[in-house]
Amino acid sequence: MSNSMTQKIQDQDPPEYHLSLVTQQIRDMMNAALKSHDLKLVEWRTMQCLADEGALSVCDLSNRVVVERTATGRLVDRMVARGFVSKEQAPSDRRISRVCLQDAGRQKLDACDTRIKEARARLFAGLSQREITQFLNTLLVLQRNMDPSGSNDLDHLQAAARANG
Amino acid sequence: MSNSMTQKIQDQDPPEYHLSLVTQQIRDMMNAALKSHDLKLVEWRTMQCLADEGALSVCDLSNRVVVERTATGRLVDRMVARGFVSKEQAPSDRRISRVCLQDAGRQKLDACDTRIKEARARLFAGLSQREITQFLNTLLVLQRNMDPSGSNDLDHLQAAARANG
DNA sequence: GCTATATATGTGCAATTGCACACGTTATGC
DNA sequence: GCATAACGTGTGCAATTGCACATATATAGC
Repeated sequence: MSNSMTQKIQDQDPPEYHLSLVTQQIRDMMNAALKSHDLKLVEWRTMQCLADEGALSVCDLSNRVVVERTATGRLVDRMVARGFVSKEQAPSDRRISRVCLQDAGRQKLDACDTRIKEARARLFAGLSQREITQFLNTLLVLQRNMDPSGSNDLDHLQAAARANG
Repeated sequence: MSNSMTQKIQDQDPPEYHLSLVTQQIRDMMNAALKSHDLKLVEWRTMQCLADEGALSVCDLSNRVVVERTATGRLVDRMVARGFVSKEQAPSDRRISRVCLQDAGRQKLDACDTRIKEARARLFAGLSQREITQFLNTLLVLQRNMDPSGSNDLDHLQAAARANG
């Protein structure tokens, strides 16, 4: 992806397609914003996760970043090679390798911060808090609707939606 | 992706991340719905495009389906191999190869139709037309905000948003 | 008409992904 | 305590992707 193709949305396109398109475009935009830092969005998100929550197992990371486990594992390895994170065996459970953000990674994050924030600000410009909340609530409904097991762990999202409103 | 990982959304996650997550989950769901038909979402979407709009060039298809051109080209080749579509040189412009939906492809689409519609209905269950319109309008704003060249071809999306409301 | 440029597509190659499987580690039931 | 299952991770492999480049065709400027 990552090109500025002129998307022509058609009226008959179903809503979920609009969603998918816009998401793709956001990803492209973010990737473009990060390109000068030689980072991809998943890499940035992974490190941001670690910055927010401290060391995590590969498995937890994969859940948080929404990437397959094996892919996450290899992603982490690549970032270890670049010195952004480290992997160390957890003392409590020897299966788990805790992924820890390193100083180099922290610096990378700091370097990207302005750019990401700018991009985000531009993206949501002109939308009121109320509209954003409404938007998140709708996303929440969609997520709920996809959940086969009824009422799940979605309280987080709901709380997030509320917090943003 | 395509697994039912328990995503734990955190309050501090920025809105665009929720968007990305839900989109990913929708994609997973749709892919799961199509799996028994041995189709992927992009393949389905590509054929649906052809069904809606008739024969298209690979280039147009790539714009409509939101996939890189080379990827689209090879995707089409695979579907030609499976007999779902055909490629024929356009008489007007010998560079262009028009991609045409074949009967086998049409049958595939028909076979998938119920499942897709069910999935879509479930996805948007409980949302009023007004809410969906609101949602599409917000998506439109996001798309506008990303557009560097000011007011562009987005009239389509706007019309779509209106039509859906 | 001829050259320069843009367009539509194909191809080679490296990178990434997902899946199936394997391994070591921990938890559970008895 | 031991067998068995569940878990976290790594690895091999096929499939897919994106990019850089190549080719053929069309269009524009002169």
